[in-house]
Amino acid sequence: MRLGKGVEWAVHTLLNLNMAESGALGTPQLARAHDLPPAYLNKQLQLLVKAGLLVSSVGPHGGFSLARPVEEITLLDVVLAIEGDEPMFRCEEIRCRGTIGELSPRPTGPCQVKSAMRRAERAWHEALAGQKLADIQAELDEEPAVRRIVRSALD
Amino acid sequence: MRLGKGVEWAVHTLLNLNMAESGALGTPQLARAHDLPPAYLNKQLQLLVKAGLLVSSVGPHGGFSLARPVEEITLLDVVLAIEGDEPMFRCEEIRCRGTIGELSPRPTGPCQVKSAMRRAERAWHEALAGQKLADIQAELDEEPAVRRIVRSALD
DNA sequence: GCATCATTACTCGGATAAGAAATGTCCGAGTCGCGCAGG
DNA sequence: CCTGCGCGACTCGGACATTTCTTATCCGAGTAATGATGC
Repeated sequence: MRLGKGVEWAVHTLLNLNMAESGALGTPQLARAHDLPPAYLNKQLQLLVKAGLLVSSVGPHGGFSLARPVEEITLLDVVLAIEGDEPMFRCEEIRCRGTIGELSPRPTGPCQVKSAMRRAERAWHEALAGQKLADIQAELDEEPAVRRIVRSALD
Repeated sequence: MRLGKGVEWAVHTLLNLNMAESGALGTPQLARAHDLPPAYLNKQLQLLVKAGLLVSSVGPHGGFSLARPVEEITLLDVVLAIEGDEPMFRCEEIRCRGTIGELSPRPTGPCQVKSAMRRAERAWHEALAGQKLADIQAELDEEPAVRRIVRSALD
């Protein structure tokens, strides 16, 4: 049960795109910014495009740019874009199989174990949805040099 | 980012052990109860033993039994026992690498992205810790036949 | 000088490998219960 | 009949395959800028 490293890459890259002022940044620059494998980073960014967080443009001077301001992007958006929206607890309904499952009448209502795990998962989602990228950006800005540094490294 | 199926197996098996009244149940019976691969289920149960949720006894009439009542076992205990206690978001400190990392002075304080993800993870843990196995057992008991069925399938 | 066009370099995007982790299987060490022999 | 002992069967526990997923890489299709060319 671990998140792919694409999540970390995506968040930092989105923040970098927010701080940079050039219209669009290509995969090579974004990868060099944090020494990431360019082709694989590109794969993750494509997921962000598919999820509607980024827009991409091809050709020279092409690249990726934010589809909407960081005030409207939550950590949940990023996690779901990268990891997919399948629930992390997969209920295979084992309660309906084996000697117990065969003896039981067809159970009424959903599996209680599944429901309990879903509640916890919902708490996680809500905690993620409650944190926008703008909030993290604000924390970053408490160190005053970051924006300037990022721009000089990217533009 | 998905939990192993061992989590589902563990929760149902712990509940079965709670409902059964025989002193200890072996892997074969517990596996037949839900038609699970016995050897792999055994692997998961060993994790529960290592975490202190189960006690095991060898020899004939041996097997697994609860180490403490279900009122004192939370879903968090089970998840941590099966999945391990490493955090699901692995911060690799990419902010300190690449052109941005080299330009920046050594950053003060922890990574804000990591902190945000940790907050969400804590919410998940708290939601898991707030649900005891006894609570799920109580929901199961609303269908009155379950305990009798489980006993007749296991004992 | 200006518009048109072919070229070119650069981009994304998806198809293709390598590595790691989860899943599944097998066999050995140890132990408890049971049957048997002896007193 | 009672006690002690050897045997056997059953258990857990860890070492060994297989499948799935994550991670990483490569190459092609498409496009926009650019420079040359003709008017």
